Amino acid sequence: MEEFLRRDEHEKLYLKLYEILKMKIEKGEWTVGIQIPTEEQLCKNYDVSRATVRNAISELVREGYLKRIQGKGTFVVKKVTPRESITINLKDIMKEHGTFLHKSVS
Amino acid sequence: MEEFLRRDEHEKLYLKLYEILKMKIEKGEWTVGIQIPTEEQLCKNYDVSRATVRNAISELVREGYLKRIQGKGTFVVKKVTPRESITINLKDIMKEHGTFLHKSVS
Amino acid sequence: MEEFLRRDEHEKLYLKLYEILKMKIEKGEWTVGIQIPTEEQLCKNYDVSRATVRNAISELVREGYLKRIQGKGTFVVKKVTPRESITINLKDIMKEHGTFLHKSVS
Amino acid sequence: MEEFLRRDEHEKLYLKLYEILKMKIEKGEWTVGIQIPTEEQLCKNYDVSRATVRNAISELVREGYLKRIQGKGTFVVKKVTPRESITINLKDIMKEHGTFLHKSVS
DNA sequence: GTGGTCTAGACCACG
DNA sequence: GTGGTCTAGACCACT
Repeated sequence: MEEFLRRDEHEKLYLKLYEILKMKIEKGEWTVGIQIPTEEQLCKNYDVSRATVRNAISELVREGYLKRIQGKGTFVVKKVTPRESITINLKDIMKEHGTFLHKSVS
Repeated sequence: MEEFLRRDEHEKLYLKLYEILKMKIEKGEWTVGIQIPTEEQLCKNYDVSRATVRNAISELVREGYLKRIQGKGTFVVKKVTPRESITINLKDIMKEHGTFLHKSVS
Repeated sequence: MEEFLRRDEHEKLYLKLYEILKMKIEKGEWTVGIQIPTEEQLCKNYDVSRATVRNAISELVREGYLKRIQGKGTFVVKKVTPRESITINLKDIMKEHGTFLHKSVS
Repeated sequence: MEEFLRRDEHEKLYLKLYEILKMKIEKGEWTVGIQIPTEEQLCKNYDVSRATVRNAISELVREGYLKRIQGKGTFVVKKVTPRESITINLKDIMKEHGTFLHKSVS
C-alpha cells in the first residue's frame, strides 16, 4: 500500500522490492535491531507473492543486512551505508544476474 | 491436437497460428475474460515451438485482444469483430508494424 | 464463523475443536476424499491459534480419519462411524495415548 | 523413477534430493563438464515440484559443484571428492539450517 | 526448449 | 503467528 511496484518496466519485481527495502535501511527508517514487517505483510503492502518477497529478502540476508529467525521474524542486523549503496551493489547483482539495471537513483 | 499447422506453404508459421487463435476469438469460442490454453499447451496442440506460440500471442497482445499476466496466464480482453477479418487485418498490421512483418502472406 | 468455542470450561480447547471436526465427518458434512478447510481458515472460523488447530487435526490424523499432504491440504480418508462416538472415543484415545491427553474431559 | 525419495522421515525433501545429486557427482556418474537432466526432468524422476528441485540444485551451485546457464542447462563444474563429502558438508548445512541430518553414508 | 521469475496457497517447524 | 518448505502451474528471458 505504502509504496508502488510498477510491473511495466522489464525489471525483476523482486529486485525492485530489494531496492525499496534496502533504501529503508539506508534512510534509517529501519534501524539495526528492529523487526521488519512480516513476509505476509510485505506481500500485502506491495501486492506481490510471498516468493517474490522471500527472493528480495534473501538477497539482503545474503549481503548481511537482514537476518531471519524462524518463528520470530526478520531483523535488521547491519546498516546500509549510503556510499556502499545502490550503485556499488549493482555490481554484485550484475555479477549474479547479468546486466539489467539501467537505473539511476540520484 | 485439434488443429493442424502445415509447414509447407511459404507462410510464417506463427502467422498461421495467429490466424487460428484470432479466429477462435472472432467465432466466440474464446470469449472476453476467459483464460486461453497455456503456451505449453498450445505448443503441444499445434506441434510448434515455444517461440512460434509466443510470437503469435504477442501479435494478439499488441493488437489488444489478449493480455498476459506472469504467473497466471493469458486472457482474452477484447472481442475480434468479424468485419476486421484476417486478410484485412494483416494489412493493417503491416501498415502499423512494417518492420515486424518482414513481408509475405501470399 | 460458524461455530463457537468457549474457553470457559476446564476442557482443552483443541479437544473441543477435535470433537467438532470429528462430528463433521461423522455427520457426513465432510465425506471421504474431500479437502477440509485450511489450518489458516480453521483458525479464523473458530478464533483459535494455529497450535490448537494443528493439535486437533493431529489427533484425527493419528486416528486415521484425516491425512495431511504438505503443499496441498488436509483430506478426509476414513469415515467416523456413529457408534464409535465422541465420549467413547476419548476413552480410547486416553488408553492409547495416556501421555498425550493429560487428563480432563469432565 | 530411478531413485526413491521417501517422504516419511522428518527430513527436508530438497536436502534428500541434494544428497542424491551430490552422490551422482561423487560417484562419477556425472562428471565435470556434462549437462545434468533438466529441472523438469528431475521433477518427474523424483516426483517433486520444481521449487524443490531448484532448492536442491541451488545448494550445489552455492557450493560450486553445479553451474546454471539460462537457456542452456545445468552443468557439473567441480568434482565432489569423497572426503569432502557428506559428513563435512553437513557442517555447512547445519550452519545454515540447524541440525536435522542424523545421517551416515559409509 | 532451457533455466528464471512469478502467482497462489497449502502444511511444517519453531517461538 | 513467524519464517521454512512444498505443491502446481503460469509466463519470461535466453539460446
